[in-house]
Amino acid sequence: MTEASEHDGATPERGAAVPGQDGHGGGTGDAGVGTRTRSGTGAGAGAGTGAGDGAEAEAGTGAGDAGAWAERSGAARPGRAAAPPVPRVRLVDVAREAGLSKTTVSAALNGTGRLSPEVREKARDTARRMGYRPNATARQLRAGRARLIGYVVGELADTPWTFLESPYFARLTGATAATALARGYAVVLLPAGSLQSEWAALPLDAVVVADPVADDRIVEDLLAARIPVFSDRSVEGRPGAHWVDVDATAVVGQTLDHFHAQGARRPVLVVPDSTTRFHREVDAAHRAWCAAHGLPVLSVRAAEPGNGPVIQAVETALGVGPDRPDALLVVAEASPPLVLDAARRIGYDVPGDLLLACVSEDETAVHTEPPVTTLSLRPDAVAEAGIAHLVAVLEQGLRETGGALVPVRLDVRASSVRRG
Amino acid sequence: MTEASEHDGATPERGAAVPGQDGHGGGTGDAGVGTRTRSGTGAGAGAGTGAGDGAEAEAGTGAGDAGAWAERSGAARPGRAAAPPVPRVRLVDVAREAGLSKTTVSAALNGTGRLSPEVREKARDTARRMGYRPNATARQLRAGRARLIGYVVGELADTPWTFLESPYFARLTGATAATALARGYAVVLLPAGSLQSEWAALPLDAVVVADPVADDRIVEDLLAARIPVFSDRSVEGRPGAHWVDVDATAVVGQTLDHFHAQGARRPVLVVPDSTTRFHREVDAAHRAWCAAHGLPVLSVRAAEPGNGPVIQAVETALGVGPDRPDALLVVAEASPPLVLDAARRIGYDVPGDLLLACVSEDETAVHTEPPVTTLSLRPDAVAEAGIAHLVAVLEQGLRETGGALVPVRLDVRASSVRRG
DNA sequence: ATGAAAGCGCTAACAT
DNA sequence: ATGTTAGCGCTTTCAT
Repeated sequence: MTEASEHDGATPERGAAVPGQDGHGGGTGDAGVGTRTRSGTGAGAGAGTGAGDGAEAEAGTGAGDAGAWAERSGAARPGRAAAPPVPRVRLVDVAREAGLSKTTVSAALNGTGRLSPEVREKARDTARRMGYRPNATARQLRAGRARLIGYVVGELADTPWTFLESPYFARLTGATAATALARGYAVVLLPAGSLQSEWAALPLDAVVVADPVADDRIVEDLLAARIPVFSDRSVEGRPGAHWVDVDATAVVGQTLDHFHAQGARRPVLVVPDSTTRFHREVDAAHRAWCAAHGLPVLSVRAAEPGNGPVIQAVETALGVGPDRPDALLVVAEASPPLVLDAARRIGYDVPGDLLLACVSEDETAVHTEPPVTTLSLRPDAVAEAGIAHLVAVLEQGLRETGGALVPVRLDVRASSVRRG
Repeated sequence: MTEASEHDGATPERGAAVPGQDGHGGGTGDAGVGTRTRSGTGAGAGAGTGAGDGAEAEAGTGAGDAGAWAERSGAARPGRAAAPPVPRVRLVDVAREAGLSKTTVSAALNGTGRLSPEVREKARDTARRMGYRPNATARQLRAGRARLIGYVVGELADTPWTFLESPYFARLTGATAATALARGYAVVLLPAGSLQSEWAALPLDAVVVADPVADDRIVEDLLAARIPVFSDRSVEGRPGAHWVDVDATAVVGQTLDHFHAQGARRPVLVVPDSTTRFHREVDAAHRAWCAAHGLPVLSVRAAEPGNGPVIQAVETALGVGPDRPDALLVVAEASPPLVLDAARRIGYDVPGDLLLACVSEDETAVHTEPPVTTLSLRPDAVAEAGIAHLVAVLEQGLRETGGALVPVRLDVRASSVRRG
């Protein structure tokens, strides 16, 4: 079967899509063009080529307007609401129009092969004039991968999209998408606790699983489907799974050391009741730190990560017993201004009789009075390290599942510095 | 070329991927299998089929474990770090293994065609046992579309990913992804102010453009590429562009009416200096409302949408002249607790001598003392209406570009209710 | 009821 | 230097 006859039978309309035809006569009769091409195959091809040559000079006027033909074509069919959508221009259409082969045009457009400058230019020009855009799916099929990565968080599976409302995940999500895109990968958003059915139809090269919870099946499902997984340290050792993580022990250590240096002897910890590795490690690190310093283990668990439950836990933490705490570390995404207000309502002066620090990426912390000390988990760094690793695995065939620990950053502000 | 010979030359390794082989002997010599299949073509195919039949009984134990073979296969090659990745199981592999044709297996798996129950079951069972997963890209190519939609916001193009940190966009993004996914479309995140180069390689069926700014090229570029655009009302009338929007006039009207009913006569507006349709309309509606009520037009523009600039604008707004305002409407994504604190620092009692309302999706508003009145722009409703429209356009070929106006919702809380 | 073959649009060996 | 051809993996007429 020749290229020319590909248009017969299966897709008789295609001839009408040849750009030169609309560009040629302008108002010479849209219906006439359609009729002509529908009847004679060879004639359609011939007319298209001829018209294209004529239109070439005209197209020279606007260099960058790849959409010129498309717009013209659309404008030529104003009232036709029920008309079938114009078929897209394919490589073969450009090739025929330019009087070249698919190979040549492909090489010209991709900058591959050895072509004479004139031919390359002719191919490119024709493609531009016709508004040709390569079919991404066909390229992907050919390439064997889609350069698409999934992004899913483990926490908050009962409210599958609220993770975006947490400053930490918002940042992590953005940074992941940004870094990936810079490497040529697009990110698709999946709901927390995604099921097979939600990603099975997607050509995912890999999936990033942020903070998986202890009992979710996501990681296993993905690995069973032989999709590389990039997650936190909890996946360490699983074949096909890779990790990057923050140093949870350092989170606790750095902050409590800082409190201690300021004279605090009764620091209290507020942490959500979560089964992510991070929260479990924070808890363990806290106990260890207190034991090592001979201080009481004061902590309150928030029922959930939201502002409401965390503020409530803060109130509980600050109200305990006759011996009130003298420092508060909130390891949960709560709004710093709200935490500060809560402490005040209970009667604390910050930092007078309570040092305050929050693990948070929320920029409101710098706008309170006093500004609130925060500990950043460096979502941008996590994303960068993760995507770098991902690219290495996908493109250099890296097999090692070793991961990386990203250091956290303590931003000391007035809320945790004893005055005087 | 027969099906059997497809494995020759091009992909000599494939024979080794037949599941039965790994399941068969366990430690009988992994290298031997590789060598065997690499040398003899006919032998490889034959061995694979035979081994598969043997493994069939074994696989009957676990019904739902689609990944059983995959895991077994991986476990069988523990030390081989440099081994080429195991090729994926294709439809033809399943067909050969089951002794059926591609057609039959495809029909069996998709529930199409008329097949005998036994054959259908056999095909399905074999596919499951082999861990077959259809190649999404091939399906997309066949189907002519990828069920993939892009999502990009217009605002904040200088910091292309911070939009996720705004509660409104976080919600809109999540709701868009959720609604789309429920309809079978996945959402890819694009940076604010995306260029052609960032989405050109993606098989996007459509793109959602949230709040385009006046001068950005995104919408034009997409339309020129004949990609359907779903955006706000600012794209009204453009062929190929569809819209859903919030009623910006109602935002101002409802809130100022509410203030007015509470006795406020000097309401002041804080709005960011942005060229989105929403902000421009808010500004216009404000002037109109003030004129209609014979009240002075008090407003302050924040340089940018962030917390810092908006709080600064609030301070300016509340400090103006000898006649202090008696109500404040913040139409910008600022943290309600911060706005409240700012008002207090300047010396206002809320709601005693200042009524306060914020256009915000930030849930911290309910946790302040007093809770802050908010006006929700209903991102969930916007997303739902938008995606519903998108699906209608993409799947029912809807051509009308008419859009929909989503009503806003005023949540009156103590911050805007005069006491007594 | 089942299978053979065409072809979605593209790229890359392999001619010429 | 340019063209011909064979697939990527799947679904779908159309025969049988």
